[in-house]
Amino acid sequence: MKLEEPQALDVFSALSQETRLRMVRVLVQAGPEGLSAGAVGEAVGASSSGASFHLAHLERAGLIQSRRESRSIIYSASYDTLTGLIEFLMADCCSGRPEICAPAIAAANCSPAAKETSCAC
Amino acid sequence: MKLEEPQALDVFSALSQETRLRMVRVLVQAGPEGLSAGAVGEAVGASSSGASFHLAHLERAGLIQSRRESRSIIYSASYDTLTGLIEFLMADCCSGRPEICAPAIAAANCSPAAKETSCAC
DNA sequence: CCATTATTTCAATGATCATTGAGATATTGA
DNA sequence: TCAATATCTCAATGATCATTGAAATAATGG
Repeated sequence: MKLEEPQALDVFSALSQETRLRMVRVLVQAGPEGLSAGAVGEAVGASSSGASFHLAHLERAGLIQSRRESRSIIYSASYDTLTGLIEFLMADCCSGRPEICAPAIAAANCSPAAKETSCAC
Repeated sequence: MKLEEPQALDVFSALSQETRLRMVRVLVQAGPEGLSAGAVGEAVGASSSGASFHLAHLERAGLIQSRRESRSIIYSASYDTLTGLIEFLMADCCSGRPEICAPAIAAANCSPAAKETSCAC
């Protein structure tokens, strides 16, 4: 997904708060199945109203999405937005000097386990 | 460079401000040679005191570095920190599900020009 | 339908941060 | 050294934001 400056600012702003940054990382690691609001709140040490406030903030910024499942609301990371954010920040970094940005690409994730699979590491 | 949560928060906070986000992107694109404080300020439309304030903020966060060259102070992007930030945010994203994070890696930059060179796109 | 679980909304409070303009500091060429 | 250029410092102002706890809403199982 292509981000413009205003949305990129919203996303960085959303990520610049301890509770929200933890939430995003927990959801990135949880994968597409996601976690309930309560589970996310507990994982990051937030009150229920605090968790709700920050999850709503992250969803407004486009970093996560929600779906209802019975009594729970399940949140999951929006990988598209994360991808778009990295693209926005590193735009034209390579141009002319690939040796500079190459480490950034390699670092973009890639756990040891992932390197052994189809991950483009 | 490996980032811990407190520094990652500082970095995201620094990037969540219009003038500073523009400054970082200008410096990412400028490459290691960097730009003078005045040139950066002009590129992003900031006053001289405003440019100084925001550049100092970015340097404190570890996103840029400075060196004096005659009358000017030259700022350049700290690619290490940018790499570390992406690593921190996407940590363990791949684990078990490389197909999810692969797009994020591919997106991590890679201009059309870069794809034709040694860039690991 | 009722009690329970899960989550959200709301308003008040305190804390943090960008902006502005004037002045201070640093460096150089003449 | 003097004048000009480049950048930084500082304090005051206004705006934005997280936190808190109580109450409201939603959905389910019995």
